Amino acid sequence: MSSQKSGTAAEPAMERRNGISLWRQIADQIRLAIGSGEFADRLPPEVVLAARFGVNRHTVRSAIAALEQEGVLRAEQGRGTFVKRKQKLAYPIGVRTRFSEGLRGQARDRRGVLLDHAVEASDQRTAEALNLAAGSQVLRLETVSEADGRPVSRATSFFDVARFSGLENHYRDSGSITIALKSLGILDYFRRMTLISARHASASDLSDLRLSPGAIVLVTVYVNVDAEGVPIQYSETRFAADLVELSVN
Amino acid sequence: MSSQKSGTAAEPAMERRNGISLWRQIADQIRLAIGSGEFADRLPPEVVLAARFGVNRHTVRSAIAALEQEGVLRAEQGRGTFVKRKQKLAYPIGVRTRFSEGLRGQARDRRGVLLDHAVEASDQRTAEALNLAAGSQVLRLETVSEADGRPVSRATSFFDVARFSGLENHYRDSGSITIALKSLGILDYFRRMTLISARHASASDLSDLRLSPGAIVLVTVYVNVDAEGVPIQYSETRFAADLVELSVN
DNA sequence: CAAATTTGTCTATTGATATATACAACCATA
DNA sequence: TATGGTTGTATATATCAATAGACAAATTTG
Repeated sequence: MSSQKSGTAAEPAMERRNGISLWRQIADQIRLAIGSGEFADRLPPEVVLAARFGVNRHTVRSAIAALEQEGVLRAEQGRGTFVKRKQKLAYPIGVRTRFSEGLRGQARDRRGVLLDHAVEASDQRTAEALNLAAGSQVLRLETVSEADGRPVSRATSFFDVARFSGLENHYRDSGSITIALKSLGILDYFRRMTLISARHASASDLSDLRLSPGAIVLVTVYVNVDAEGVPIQYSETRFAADLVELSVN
Repeated sequence: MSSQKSGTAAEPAMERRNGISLWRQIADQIRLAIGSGEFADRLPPEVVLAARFGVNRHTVRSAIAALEQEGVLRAEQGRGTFVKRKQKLAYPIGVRTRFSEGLRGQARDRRGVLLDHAVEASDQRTAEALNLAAGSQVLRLETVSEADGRPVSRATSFFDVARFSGLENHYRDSGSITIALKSLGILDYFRRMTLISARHASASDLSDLRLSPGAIVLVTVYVNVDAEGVPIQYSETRFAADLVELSVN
């Protein structure tokens, strides 16, 4: 997509005094360029990047330092700066969306970790989504899903506690919602609805997903239903946007 | 979703020295709070917000100034600060995704504006997506879609010029891809695939979508096919993420 | 009208960002 | 081993971001 740079001319032109520091804007640009295949395995020299973005070399260095911290780049004195991690994961969303299945072939290890759980009174939206009486008791799970040891998404999920009591233990053991539900008699389930939005990551998501401050998350809010069409799960999942893209087929 | 603040304690705690200025982080928080229904029609006084976010009143004022610029807030001396625009538009994505249909009932006027068009050699990805020989001539349309006069999305679309020569004129006249395609004999079409990601808006998208610097865009890359399943359109659309959420059913 | 509440403006100070310039350290290779 | 290319470090300066305190201007309320 998008137009190519012409000659030695500068990039889209970084914006100044708009609340985002230049080094962060440049870090985002570099991350983007890596994702799109340009900068396949190593970066151009710092002076070249500085010219391209129209900024001082030190500013580029700040950007590179941030991406090093983030685990995207590795700078070696005298040699150059190299790309450690490159491609985004494609996470398919559809009627039969499942985390582990979705990333099959893109990552070897795929598992979920239970951070926290609680039984509590549902708020209005949750009760509506699960088709329960307002204020009914629901089980809330706070989870992180990892691919090859790297956290890719952070979810908050609600279940009818009357039907799914003890789900948290099955999830903790298996690291999979699909398997945990199977243990409680749900052999199959389907996604009814997904809302997708994007925002800056909250402080807690930053730490759970090990992101650099200012990172973006893709947010999916969805309802899963059983074979009879009865809602069983209402969730919000935050994906690290620099690591994942969603695909709808 | 998510936990509530307790008493007078400060918010998620703004992060410092991470490339995002405090006033911008706070502006994002306020925008979020408006979207989630808190701050329904007016903001708490600046001193209260300053205490809540744990910053100086002037910093809050910078955030409010940015949101005023953006058209979200309106501050009135002596009275308070009021919300001008609140709800997000829900943009449905599915087999029969169409811009105007999707926003029916959410906005009165919905139309597309042609910014630019060109006939050029396709790059590899475009040729593959449209199932053309590499380097074939394609028609590129640069468009902005508006709802009630406000730009909500910015698209770059490619068509096989051999089949859709003159499409740009039909689009300019009608403001609709669906109608333009109909004029050229495509009575119906379907979406085959959609990829969704998120990133910071580019400088040009910022201006086309009238966004504040640092804003986020939701990006959809997709292929539309005709009734026989032949690809006809390959596009990338950038949605203003503070205005739109995508829904998948 | 007076008081309280709220946004708007001003001045001063501190720390983070960004620029400019110079040079050191390290690496590849001719 | 000498040279050129590259990252790392240092110093100085200017601008932006954030804090602090005080007061003006407009509006609402008693």
